[in-house]
Amino acid sequence: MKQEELSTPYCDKCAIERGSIFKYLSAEEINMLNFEKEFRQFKRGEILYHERSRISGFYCIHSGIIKVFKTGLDGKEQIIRFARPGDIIAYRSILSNEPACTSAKVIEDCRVCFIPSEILINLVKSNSNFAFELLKLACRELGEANSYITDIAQKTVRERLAEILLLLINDFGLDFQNYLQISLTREELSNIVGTATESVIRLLSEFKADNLLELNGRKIKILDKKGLEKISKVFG
Amino acid sequence: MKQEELSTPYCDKCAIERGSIFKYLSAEEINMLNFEKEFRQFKRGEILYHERSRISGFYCIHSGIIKVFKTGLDGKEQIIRFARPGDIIAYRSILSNEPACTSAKVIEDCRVCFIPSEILINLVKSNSNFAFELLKLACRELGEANSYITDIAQKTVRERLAEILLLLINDFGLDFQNYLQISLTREELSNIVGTATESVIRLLSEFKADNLLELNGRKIKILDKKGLEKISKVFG
DNA sequence: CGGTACGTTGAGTCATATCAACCATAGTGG
DNA sequence: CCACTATGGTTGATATGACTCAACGTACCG
Repeated sequence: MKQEELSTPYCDKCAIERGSIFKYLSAEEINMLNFEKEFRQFKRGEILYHERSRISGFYCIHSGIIKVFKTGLDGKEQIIRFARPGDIIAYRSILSNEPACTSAKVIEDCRVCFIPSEILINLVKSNSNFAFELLKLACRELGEANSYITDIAQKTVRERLAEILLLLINDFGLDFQNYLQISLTREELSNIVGTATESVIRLLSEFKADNLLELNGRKIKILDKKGLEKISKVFG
Repeated sequence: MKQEELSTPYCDKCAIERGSIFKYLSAEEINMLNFEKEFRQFKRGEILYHERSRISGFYCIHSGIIKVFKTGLDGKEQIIRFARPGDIIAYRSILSNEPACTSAKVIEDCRVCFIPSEILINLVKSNSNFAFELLKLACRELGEANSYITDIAQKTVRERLAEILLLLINDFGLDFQNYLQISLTREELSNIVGTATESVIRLLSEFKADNLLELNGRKIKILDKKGLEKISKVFG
């Protein structure tokens, strides 16, 4: 790990490199952010914030992976989305002025910047380009949520698992050996798909038997992406 | 029906009476809206816009009810939400600059104002209070979508049907005889819950047998709201 | 070395989907 | 005016996907 990565990152660099939501801020605003923000580090398993709690700021992910989830009735998690470097989380609750409707937990050790609520509100009110970008972001997420609702309501677990694998490939990529670049427990996978852990295990075994993928513990090697697309029916 | 309701409604009146998204616009902006908008009427069954199409403006509902839905693989609709007087639809696609991710169809005859895309974009960029309101709206919808994802993934059809009935009661109310103030076909109900039409029919019969409600065709009379809450597990 | 968390497999059950038949209603056209 | 058709609603029989429960294996960790 490079030395510079261990110190507090500069927002301007972050914004440019990652094309984050901050890319339309003025130099002055970036400086203000740099001054106001607080750098924090979290290890796998740590919680950034809890459902139902009032949040005093939002997080911009600098490195690592975070899962954003809701807790169902019997305590089962439903993973809503993942946050990667460049993403922001918890902005929804701040803007709608509601308690958090999700919890956020670290999947891969991460370094984040915490930015107080007022800063966000002020930026939205003073910089219309920033507000517009945020609006676009929220609208894109809303579109994804709508698709997801339809999928869960209409597709089989088998189809959904294939689709989620494709989504993960798309979001996190494959390494040079075609291994999926995110490592999830079977339970976490089941909490994205919205099914029982055992079902995911069985279906993964089936996919393996059908030569769609290989399994080495949590590492998943993708052998036949087209096959997964066919199962998931993404291209109708 | 009163005479005034048949002519083009004035946005200022509309904004004040309904507390719509336009409530923070200046008099000047309201006038501009009044000038630029186009008044349209639709009858039950008519389509306002189709999934995948590019939209040239958004709609503000003046009267009537519209269902917003996605079409699944085998053509089955998934109803995402309903739009009532004061609500706006299609703003999502305009802001995220994507083709429509849903279709909109009339449930109850309606009168709407059509407002061109540029107007929305300009307002967002020029009026930060308006942008903030829109942002809040999108964030609230996003929160609802997240809840819905968790429900569909984790609750049984029975629980979901009870929950949807409560939601409809909440959104559309009951008349003086406790009849639900929105009339949906069994198929439409099933397209909200995300299940087969026959399942909805069977479950409604069960609810009737359990004295939770009465059925007269499409009219649903609510007898035991608490009972529905218990089934839906809304209060844990 | 025992404990804890995760992964796997099997067997049984149940909720829900599917398929099929039938009825009611209303609108249509000859 | 009546047969015709379409649409929506209902019920029954049957099939099955997915969940649950239970047992056991595996790996890592203090």
